[in-house]
This record gives sequence, structure tokens and C-alpha cells, in this order.
Amino acid sequence: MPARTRPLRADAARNRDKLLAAGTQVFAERGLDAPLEEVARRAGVSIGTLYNHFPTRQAFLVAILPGHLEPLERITAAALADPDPWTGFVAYLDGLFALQAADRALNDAVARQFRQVGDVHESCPRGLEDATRIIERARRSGRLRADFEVDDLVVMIWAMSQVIRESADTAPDAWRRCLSFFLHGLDAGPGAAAHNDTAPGRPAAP
Amino acid sequence: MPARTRPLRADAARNRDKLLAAGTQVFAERGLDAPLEEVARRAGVSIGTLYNHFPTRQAFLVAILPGHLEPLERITAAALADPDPWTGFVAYLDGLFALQAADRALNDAVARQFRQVGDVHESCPRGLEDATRIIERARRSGRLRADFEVDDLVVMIWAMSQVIRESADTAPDAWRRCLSFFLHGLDAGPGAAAHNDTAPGRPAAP
DNA sequence: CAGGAACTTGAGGCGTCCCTCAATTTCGTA
DNA sequence: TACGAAATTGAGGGACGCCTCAAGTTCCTG
Repeated sequence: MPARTRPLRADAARNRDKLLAAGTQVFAERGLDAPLEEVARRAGVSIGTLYNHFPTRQAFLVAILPGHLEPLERITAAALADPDPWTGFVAYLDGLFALQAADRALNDAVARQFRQVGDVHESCPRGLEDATRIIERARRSGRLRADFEVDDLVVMIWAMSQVIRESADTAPDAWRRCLSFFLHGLDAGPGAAAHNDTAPGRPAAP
Repeated sequence: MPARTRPLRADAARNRDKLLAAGTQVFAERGLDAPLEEVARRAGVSIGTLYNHFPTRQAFLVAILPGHLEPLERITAAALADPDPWTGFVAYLDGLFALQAADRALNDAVARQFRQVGDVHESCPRGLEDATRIIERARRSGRLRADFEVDDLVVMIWAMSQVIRESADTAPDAWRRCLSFFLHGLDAGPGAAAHNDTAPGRPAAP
């Protein structure tokens, strides 16, 4: 990644910042499919300028998404730092979905995962790694059912992302109730489900 | 609903049937947003003819959806007939999601509920009524947790519809595993979770 | 402050899907 | 068979979003 030969001209730098700010706003409101023309308009800049700075939508997302992912990283760190692995796991899910509910960009980003967002950032594999550690810890503690894997989390994120989308306007907290049902099913005790059935199939390989 | 004054002309009736058949196919493959031009093409008919028979997409859906909903009605009936209410409940969910996985039209239809599909059919309120009965039965039996309501089922359908969509191409059975986690959380025993926590919030009101 | 490089602009071409309607074709009957 | 009603056709206009590029503007340096 060669450093820019020459620094950006003053007006160009200003416009770039306005675009990033507008993009962050618009994507948070309308999701990652929001029209770029809306972003340009809100930045007070022409669509051509947007394409001048970011040749493709992908490039624009790469520039913007880290800002949306950062809060998630703090939640991840907190979850890993929790002395109780199960509590940490629950806090992780709760924090993750709360963020998704507050930010459509993040909701889309984590739900589409690699697929559309592609190699958006090192934080993608790193996020999965951290999630794996959180799950692993909770599993070893005996509280999280033993057959829950990180791929199951991915599926769960698909599921919750839709709950969040559908309920955003009418009942923005609906996901909490749904999560509590789900958690109940993941909880292996003590005093929890003593079922001996095991989940069918392998975790989805997305 | 006045009966058609005059019967359809032979060619018109033939085209209508071809359109319905093509629509059923295309929507099952590509969901309710499939382009109508694709339907017309597959029916071997011009787009104008489609609009001639069905003035709006909605009207077309109204004509087509009952066919997609019918298998669900059989599953609903079977669930209600099951002597064991919990088994019936589980079979209902299993059957419902299996159908959704096999038919994108149905997946979209039940997930969007009234919203987009609108007053598609009497089967919409009736389906909810039946679902309520299935839930009620399972709850009274003591096996389904007492705070699960039909609105929770709606949320669950949102969730699973997305799992089904996302995994359709790569792991079409992923929903089963997800459902098993979820069911585990809904199961109140015997031998099941003895948690005394109750789900937060009220069920979503969509 | 002049000149050239850097940057911006926005109309416009492209693609997709919507839906319409005047011209044409097909059907069914007298 | 010939005629009028019923159906069909598909080009075309509208909306939206993508992205480009020639012309115009702004900056910065000498």
C-alpha cells in the first residue's frame, strides 16, 4: 500500500471528510445498500466527487466500516475480560445485537459477513477469532452447551439481524425477547435444560 | 365479487393458466420480488398480457399464493390433530420451516406477513388463528413455556426466514440446527430447563 | 498573480424493473 | 367465411440507481 505521493489538496481533503461523515450517517440509517447519490447529496457534494475519492462502493465501505465496527470491538474486549465466561458470552450477544439495532450499517455488515462486504477489514477475521474465544470460554465453563460453535453464532446473527430489521420501526426491542428464548436454549445449566438431545447436523459453513 | 359476465376466451384462459404456472415456479425460485417480466417470458407470453390478466402485482400474488399456502394448511391441520400438543407444536414448526426452505415464495409470504402481501387471502388471519391454537395447546400441556405467544412465533418466523435465505445455497439444512437450539429454549420440561427467569418485554406487536 | 495541476461538476449513458396503450392478431359466432 | 369483440403484443415512457467523462472551477506554487 504505497503512501499517497502527494498530500490531498485542501478542498479535496475537506470533501473527503464530508463524504465519510455523510456516509456514516446515511449507512447507519438506511443500511449498506443506501444509494450513493444520497450520500453525496448529504455531503453537499456531487456524485462525481464521491466516485473520484472512492472508485467503488466497496472502497467507500472499506473506508467507513471500521468506524461502525469499533464499538463492537470494545464490547468484544469487555466480554473477554469478564471473569464469568457465561456472563461474558451473554453480554457479548446482548451488546452485539444492541449495536446492530442502533446501526443498520453494522447490522448489514455483520449479517452479510464476508459475502458482500468482502475483505472489508482485518477486523472481520479478527472478530470471528474473538467470537470463537468467547464461545470457547463459555463452553469450557460448562454453562454453554457443548455443541455450540462459532458457525452457529453466524447463523444466529443472520436470524437476529432480520428480527432487528423487521421490528426496527414498530418494536425496536423485540430482539431482546427473542434473544432470551434463544439463550435459554443455549444454557446448559446449572438448573438449566437437562435434555440429552444434541443439535442435528453440522453447523452451517457459510 | 361479481362473477365474470362472460367466460374467458379460449386463448385467454390458456394464457392465464400459463401465467399462473410460470408465476408459481418463478416465485418459488426467486421469491415474491421476482421480476414479472421473467414470469411472462417463462409463460411464453408478453408482459402486456400479464398485466392484462392481473392489473397489479398484488392481484397476481392473490391469485397465486393460495397454492403456496395450501401445503402449510395441511401441516397445520396435522399439528392440531396430534394427540401430543408439544409434538404437534414441534411438528408444526418443523413442517413450516421445511416448506419455507423449499419455496421462497412461501418464505417471503409468511415472513412479510400482512405488511407487503397485504390482505392476500383469508388464510392469513386463519393461519394465525390456527397457530394460536397450536401454541395454546402446547402451553396448556405444560411443555411449552408459559410466556410464549403467537407474536413470538411471528418473530421466530422473521428470524428463520433469514436463516433459510442466507443458507439456501450453501447449507440448506442449517435452519434445522438453529431450530433445535430455539426449541430447546422453549421447552419447559420435563427434564428441561428449570430456569425461573421470564422473557423480557412484551411480544412484538407487528 | 499567472499558469498548470488538482479537483469538481452534473448531464447523460447504461441497466433494471415498473406499467401503459395504440396497433395488430386471434377467436367465436352469425 | 367474414365481422366485431376479445386478447395480445412490444415498444416506450417513467423511476431509480449505477458509474463516466468532458468541461469548468479551484487551489497552490513559482
